[in-house]
Amino acid sequence: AVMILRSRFLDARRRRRNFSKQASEILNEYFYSNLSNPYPSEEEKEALARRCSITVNQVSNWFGNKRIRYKKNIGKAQEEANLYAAKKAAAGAS
Amino acid sequence: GQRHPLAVPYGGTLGSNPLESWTGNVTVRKKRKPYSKFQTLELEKEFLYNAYVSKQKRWELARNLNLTERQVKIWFQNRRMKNKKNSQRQAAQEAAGNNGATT
DNA sequence: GTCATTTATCATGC
DNA sequence: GCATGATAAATGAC
Repeated sequence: AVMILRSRFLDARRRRRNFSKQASEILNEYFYSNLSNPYPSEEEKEALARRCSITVNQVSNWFGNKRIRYKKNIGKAQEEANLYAAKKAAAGAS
Repeated sequence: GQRHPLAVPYGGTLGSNPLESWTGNVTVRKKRKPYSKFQTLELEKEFLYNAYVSKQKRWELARNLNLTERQVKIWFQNRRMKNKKNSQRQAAQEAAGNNGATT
């Protein structure tokens, strides 16, 4: 019983909710636009956090997860990279 | 100044893309191994007593919990960071609660 | 010492 | 069933 209660309390903090589609779009746009150095400064993190309506910590978590998971997928599909590369090219071509 | 390891000594082309040199991680890192319930509980008890552990206490903990002194040291460092983050989180929630209120 | 990270693991969403 | 966000060990810069 004690175990269950304790884990429930920890789960409450750890409970995960997906970010909005719009927020993910903003974060991915920054990430793939800065593939050579996907390390936003503290100020950039705060700006991204405001635009995405999330906390700075969540921005840091997102980039941490994104970098490691992108690295592990190098050589694989990486459709997402091409998608945002094309989007960026289209935005600059017009 | 940058504090993350971007300037790691590596001359090869691991990611095959020089534009993404940050993907090159050469450092051999010990695999993360979660501590047991007993180990965590004992460390938490000592942390409750004080957030900074003496060298003597560190040695005892390491011996009793079958950890290295380095692991005990790092555990307390991470635990202090966790404490700070939780405090900041609480402060932010309180600030969000009484926003717009005129002092 | 702090602290931004890397990495594996955890817990959840769908 | 994996994708995804958050947390737990471990490293390195300063």
